[in-house]
Amino acid sequence: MQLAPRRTQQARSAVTQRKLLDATIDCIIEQGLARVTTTEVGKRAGTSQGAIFKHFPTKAVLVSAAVERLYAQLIDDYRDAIAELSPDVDLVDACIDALWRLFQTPRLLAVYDLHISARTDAALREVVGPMERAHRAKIRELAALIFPDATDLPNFLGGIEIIINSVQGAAVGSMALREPEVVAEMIVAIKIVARHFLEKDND
Amino acid sequence: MQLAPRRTQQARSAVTQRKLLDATIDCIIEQGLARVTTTEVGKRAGTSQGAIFKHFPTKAVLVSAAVERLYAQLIDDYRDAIAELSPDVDLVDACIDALWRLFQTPRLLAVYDLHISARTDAALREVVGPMERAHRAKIRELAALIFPDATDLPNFLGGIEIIINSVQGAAVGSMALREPEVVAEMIVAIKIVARHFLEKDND
DNA sequence: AAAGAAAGTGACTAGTCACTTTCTTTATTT
DNA sequence: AAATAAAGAAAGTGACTAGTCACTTTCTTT
Repeated sequence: MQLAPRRTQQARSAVTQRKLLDATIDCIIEQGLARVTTTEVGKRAGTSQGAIFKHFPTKAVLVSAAVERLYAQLIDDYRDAIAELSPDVDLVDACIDALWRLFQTPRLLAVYDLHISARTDAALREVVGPMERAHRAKIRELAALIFPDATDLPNFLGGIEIIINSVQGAAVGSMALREPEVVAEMIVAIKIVARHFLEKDND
Repeated sequence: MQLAPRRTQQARSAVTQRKLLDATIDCIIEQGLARVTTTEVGKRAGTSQGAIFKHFPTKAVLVSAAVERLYAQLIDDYRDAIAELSPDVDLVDACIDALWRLFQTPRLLAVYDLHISARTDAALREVVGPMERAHRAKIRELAALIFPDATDLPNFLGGIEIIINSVQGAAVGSMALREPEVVAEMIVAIKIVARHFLEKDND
């Protein structure tokens, strides 16, 4: 009934691969890395399960490729988050709020899953390690870009690390236990800390 | 060859159950929750695989019980860590160092695994949630005990949360990516933050 | 247009897993 | 000491999973 779209093999292949990677990412986000199956990926991608192995020799390779794509998408998330920073509100407040929102997005929740799995999976660690290094570097770079005057303050880097890691730690903790009031208290305190390490005229 | 120890059924049962729980905890620590199998638990416990189901109706119940035991052991770890705090060194320094050491122990690394799994596993969340609530309460309680003068300082609770979560976040991050120098910088900064929120005579 | 290459399908395989059933050993009760 | 009950071992069972394979469909080359 539908006329054939007539694509090149290369395009056909690329589309399928992208569908498979997106399906894999969806699986990781929705069910966690441990419960990703080739059956489910094939179903979500709208291909046969066997087709996966035409493009990826093993499930591990598929997952690795999906992880790389996931990290690439994160960078886009940051660009969007920064674009939304309005210049007329308090910059520290806005950044911390944005950071907390960001670190709770499904994509980053999935990344924590990767970290945990990497602990007991050397092959995955080989993939996630470099990705994560670039990811952290990107965040630090953005911080330096947003707060250029602060970069030569003492403990600038240490301060950035506290902010990132406390938000990350809280996000991980919130998976099993929701305590919004406690998190809110922490956010208030983080803003104080941020002013301390990021603004020249701190208390 | 060996003379029968002649235990009561109750004692026999209790010993086996403890062996099964310890074996399960070992599995979680060494391989991660996702790769815990009844086969492996039986092997490590020195029982048959089928024997597990004499004591625990399902694998999920076994894991739940193991999780409760794991959290109980954590409390002991804290008691030990506090006992090691010598009174003649700087208290803030010692506490932060102890906290970082503690949050990298295999037992706590396993707990992060539980958090992550709880995200996509409602049944596990039911178990981990209350355990984690008690666990966090215990840490806060200890903080108040060690720094009694600080409890009525503004943002005491928020400050505690930053310290705990930044250490937790760094521990999770370190699973995929080891950056000891960066962590060291963060520890320095955390100590500054801690003095800010925990000591009356801060800058 | 014919021939070949690449992409995709769906059935199959070997292995693993949680859980069950059957049988044996060990403890308790009378 | 005999009878009964609980604990454990060992052998299953059926569901599921990663990867393979023979075959069809779609594109490319000649």
